This record gives sequence, structure tokens and C-alpha cells, in this order.
Amino acid sequence: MGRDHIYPYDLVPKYGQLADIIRQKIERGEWGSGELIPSERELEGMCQVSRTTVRQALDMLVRRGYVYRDHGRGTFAALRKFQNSLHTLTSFTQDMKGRGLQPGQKILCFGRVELPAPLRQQLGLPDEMTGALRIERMRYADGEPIGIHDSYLPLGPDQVFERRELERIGSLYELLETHLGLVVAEADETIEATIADQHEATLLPINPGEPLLLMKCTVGSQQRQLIEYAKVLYRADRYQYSIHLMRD
Amino acid sequence: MGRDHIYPYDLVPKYGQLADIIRQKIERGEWGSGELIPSERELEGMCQVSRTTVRQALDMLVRRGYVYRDHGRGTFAALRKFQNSLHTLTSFTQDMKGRGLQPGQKILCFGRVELPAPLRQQLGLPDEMTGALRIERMRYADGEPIGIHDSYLPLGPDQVFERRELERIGSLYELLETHLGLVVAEADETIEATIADQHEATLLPINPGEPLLLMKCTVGSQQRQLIEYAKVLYRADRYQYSIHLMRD
DNA sequence: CAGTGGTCTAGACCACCGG
DNA sequence: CGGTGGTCTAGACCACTGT
Repeated sequence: MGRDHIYPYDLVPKYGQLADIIRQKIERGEWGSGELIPSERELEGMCQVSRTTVRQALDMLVRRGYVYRDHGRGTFAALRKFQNSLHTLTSFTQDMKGRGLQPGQKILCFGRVELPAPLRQQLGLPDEMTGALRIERMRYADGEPIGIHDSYLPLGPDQVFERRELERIGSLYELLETHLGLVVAEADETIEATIADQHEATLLPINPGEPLLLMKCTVGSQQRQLIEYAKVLYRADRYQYSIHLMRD
Repeated sequence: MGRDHIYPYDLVPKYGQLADIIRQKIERGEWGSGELIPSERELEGMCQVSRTTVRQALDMLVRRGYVYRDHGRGTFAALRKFQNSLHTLTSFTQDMKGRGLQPGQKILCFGRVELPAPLRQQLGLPDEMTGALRIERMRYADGEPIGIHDSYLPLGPDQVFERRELERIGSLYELLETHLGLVVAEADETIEATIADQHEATLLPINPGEPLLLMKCTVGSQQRQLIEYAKVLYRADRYQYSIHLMRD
């Protein structure tokens, strides 16, 4: 049920342990919405850590929206009207699980293709990078069709995996991490509205002219190398994008 | 043209000055994409600041995507394929200016209304908070209609301002800050696709059945008090939402 | 092994807020 | 004025990477 004592750094650093303790006190209501929580110097004494460590813990909690600070007045438990965590970069698989839905997929197309020149330019890839792996998939939530996912992966000829592997693991990002060591770290996304054409309507299945959410993603690794460019079409009646924003 | 020396804390803290210096070196290409930048201990000596201050500067730059760290190897200038700043919470006015467009508005409706009970519940407002200020506005970019903005502001009877003031200032968020001291700090947004009905089509003006991007926002102050609930409809052919995400 | 970033300490002084 | 958060220092040791 969570600790009240801080142990020397072992797996979890002290600031992480302290942040967990404070977060739990707030979530359980011990420190209610909008209430003043102990000052940094008090926490320093209570938990036998230095003020730097206290501040490191509080910095995390501020970024996640659990507390806010007011210079000269104190640190306060945040009011619980908003989501506590920012929307961070996740795979479709994680996204669905987070919504309590069972993710599914059917691979429509899998293989190396020529990278269309305009796309290669848009992504700023070198001229010699002409090939890419293309994966087109139907996406399901609790067995119901929810979207069409069209990916281009500008992988080298040594970076390969089998269609079977993707089917087995289910999550492309998980496969990229475990098999190729490519860790997804960031993405540029644009979101727009469109309507289904005949082909899309048949796949999803809906009527042509019904609204769709169109998301285009450029996904990068920790070293900011391009991992994936994807176009995803979602049924508007079954998917909405949600996000929590904070001011710097 | 940017400094190479760090001055004692005066308006801009040392870590901010250092972060600016490093950012400029990267933007000017002195430290190229993917290159190793000086280690924390080198920067400490070069700039005559403590390592804590160096790390505080680098922390900022990591969050903004200018550099990344690799434990045991060093700190690297990020590759410049992605946006450098996260999408942060902005007003429509700021959003348009950031895109190089001239924001505009026409107020369709301005006045106190009963807050619909389901909306009051959804927002978790107390029962006695029955009234709200409702503002419905057309939104323009470079004079072209781009969206319909429908806001509910659960303000107290003492928190008032004139329609004229909003027309004069242009930005609701700026008005709230300067006149009522309400600083917008965070928002929950959901984004979905829909199609225009007859009424919306006439206003925008487009044909009924054309796609629209629907954004619902719940906006809060620094103290996490609810400031605004808004529904915004954007013409899909003139507006797309874009965002940069990072993994924790 | 040396060098890197990651964690942590015990102090100091400044800027801001309230009584 | 005392108490708060904001900035900053000069150290220390740990964990990880490469050679």
C-alpha cells in the first residue's frame, strides 16, 4: 500500500519514491484538492532527504499535474478536475488498452516498396534511401473495425522482420524495440477531418461520405532518426483523440 | 547575437542563459545534428557555473527536443527532423499568429445563460453554479471563415466584462488574464471528426455534409479551477491540428 | 580503466508573499 | 518580519559505456 519511508537508491531513486508517496497522499485525499502541502523544508526533514531531492520529486509532480507551486505562498495539491497525466506518445495497442478495449489487427499488405519521391522529400530522407517497408493494417477495438493504418518504415536492408512476427506480437512498436532495438521516442502528428471514399467505406465498413478522423504521424527514435511515417484513418463514431495540455 | 558569457542572475537565471547559448550553437550548426556536445563537466568549466546549473539548462533543452542524453556516452545535439517545441496550450489568436495568419472574430452571441444541467454535471460544478457567460463567435484566418467557437464561462457575478472589451482585445484568454486575473494554465481537449449540418454549413459557409473537425476543450486556471468549456468546429479544408509528442 | 550522465548532499542567498 | 519557493554552489558516489 505504498511506503512512508525513503530507502537508498536501488532501482527507484529517492526522488521517485518521494514523488510516489506524495502522489498517493493526494490521490487518497489525505492532502485534499487545493490544500497546502508541507513545505520543501518540512518534507526535507520528514523524509530525511536533501532539499534538492524534494524539489526533484515536486518537479515531476508539477509536470504531471498533481501539484502546483506559488512563489512565496507554498505548494498546493492540485484540484482534481483535470486528467492527471499528459497524453504521451503511445502505440495503438497501448492506446486501446488504456481505454479498456482489446486491440486487434489484420494485415492487409506487407512488403518492401519504392518510397514515393514526394514522401521521401517531405521526410527529408537521403536520395539513396529509396526503399521502405510498407504495412497496411485494419485495426480493431474489441473486435470491431475502428481504423485503417498505413505505415512506411524506411528501414535498412539489414533491419528486417517477418510478417508472422508482427502478427504474433500485435504491436509494431514493441516489435521494433525488441527485434531491432529501435525505441520510439517522439512524433509529429497532424489531425484532420475527412469523409470516407468508396474503398475506405467498404473496409471499415461504413457508408461513403461518413466522417473520418485522419491522423498523419512522423515517428522518430531517441536519436531522432525517422522510424515510421503513418497515415491512420479512424471511424469518427468509434474514435476520438484526447489530450491534456499545459502551459510550459 | 547571443552571448557567450554567463552573468549573475538578473531577470534571466544562469541556467536560462546557458540554455540559450547551447540552443543557439545548435541552431547555427556549430554543434551539428547528432554530434556530441561538451560534457557536463566541460560546460561547468567553460561557463564557470556549477554542474547543477548545467544540468538544469540541459534538462530544459531535453524537454524541448534540442538535445538528448545517453547514459555513459554523452549529450548529443538532436537531429533536426522534428519540430523543436511541443505544442503547448495556446489561444486561437496565438495559434493563428503562429501559423502566420491574421486572426479575426465576429461575436454572434454574448450573454449570461442557464448552464445546461448535463454540462454542469459533466464539468463537476457545484449545484449553486447555475449561470454562465456564453459567447458564440465566428473565427477567421486572414479574413476567411475558419470555425465556429462556442464558449461557456462559469464566472461569478462579480467577474464581468463587456462585449465591447472582447471585441477590442480580440483574444478571450488575454482579456481574462488582464481584466479578471484568470491565467489559463491547462486544458483537456478531445478531437473528433463530424460533418456539417444545415446551420453550420450556412455560417462557415460550405455545403452540408462536408467534413469538420470538432474540438471540445475544458480549460483550467493555474489553481485548476474551471475557466471555460468550449466547442469549436473547424472547416476541415482550412484547419488541421498538429502536435509534437515525446515519450515521458 | 577513464569518462560520461544519474543521483544526492548540505549548505547559501535571492525574490516573493502574507501578517 | 518569517516563511515560502527559486536559484546556485562545490562537492560526493553510483551506473553505464567504451577501450
